[in-house]
Amino acid sequence: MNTTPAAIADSCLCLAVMRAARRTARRFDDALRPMGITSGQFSILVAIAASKGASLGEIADRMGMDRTTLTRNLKPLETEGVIATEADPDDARRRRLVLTQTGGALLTLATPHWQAAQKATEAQLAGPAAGARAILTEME
Amino acid sequence: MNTTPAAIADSCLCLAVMRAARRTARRFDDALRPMGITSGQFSILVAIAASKGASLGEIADRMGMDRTTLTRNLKPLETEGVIATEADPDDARRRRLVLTQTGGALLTLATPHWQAAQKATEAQLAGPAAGARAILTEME
DNA sequence: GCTTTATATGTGCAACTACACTCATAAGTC
DNA sequence: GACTTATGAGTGTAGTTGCACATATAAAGC
Repeated sequence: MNTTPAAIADSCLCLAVMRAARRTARRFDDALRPMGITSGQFSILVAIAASKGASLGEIADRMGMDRTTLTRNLKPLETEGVIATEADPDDARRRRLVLTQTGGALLTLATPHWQAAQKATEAQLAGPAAGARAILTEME
Repeated sequence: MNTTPAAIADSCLCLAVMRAARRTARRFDDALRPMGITSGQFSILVAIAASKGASLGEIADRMGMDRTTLTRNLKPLETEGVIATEADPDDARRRRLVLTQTGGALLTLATPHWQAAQKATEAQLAGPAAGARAILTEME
């Protein structure tokens, strides 16, 4: 394996995925800015809506995010009333996350903005976007 | 296009790339921890080494990173003497970034650690890693 | 040359990120 | 049931990220 700086810069998967992530996040942030939420907040809303009643740790895991990071990201969303937490009747340690009615409405309103960014990103991928997702999903 | 929350969670390229980026960064961070640098710092050293004399803005662009983020990330590296800035004789606005001798030595020592993380990440990709890189490179 | 515009960079601020540590509850062992 | 271990979550702290704004230099228009 060639380990000259130039070869590393060209081949490093960490740098490649970080660069792609930063650029993609900016695009989705721009698209969602009119709704007053970031791409990260939108992802949280989607993750919660897609898996009703999942615990904080499960959502964090699904997002590949540190659990404590999610804890803090939830705070403003909870304050604004778009998400809420429920006690788990079977396990007092768990916090089950749910979308409020307001949160559901916000998600519905934000979806077209997401869709625009999603389509733009897909359009830029030469191969099928499904292939890109498959690869990204493998990178865990 | 299906825009139910579950469908969005499954198809969203932003969420997918963010998740992959967080997980990959953690792996490279772990690998480089013995060297006392993060994956981001390693990437900066590589980018500077691979393009000698490039300006701050050029390096930031190459990394898909906000220019101001790079400015701040450079500060500790400069304090520790692994990178330095030179004046550009042709343009007084530009800061040309260079690796110091110490920085070059650090990069050499860190490279095997990077290589281990790189190989582990490549091994986990079912398809050829080159395909993953190509897709990530397209996501800009 | 002087004004206007463009470029390269730095700073204020606010939010995101995660490691180390702590606390509370559940599960397992005897 | 008491003790040990495992699990789910929150907080302290420190670093990362980037938008809005400000500054300095260069280039362009006249």
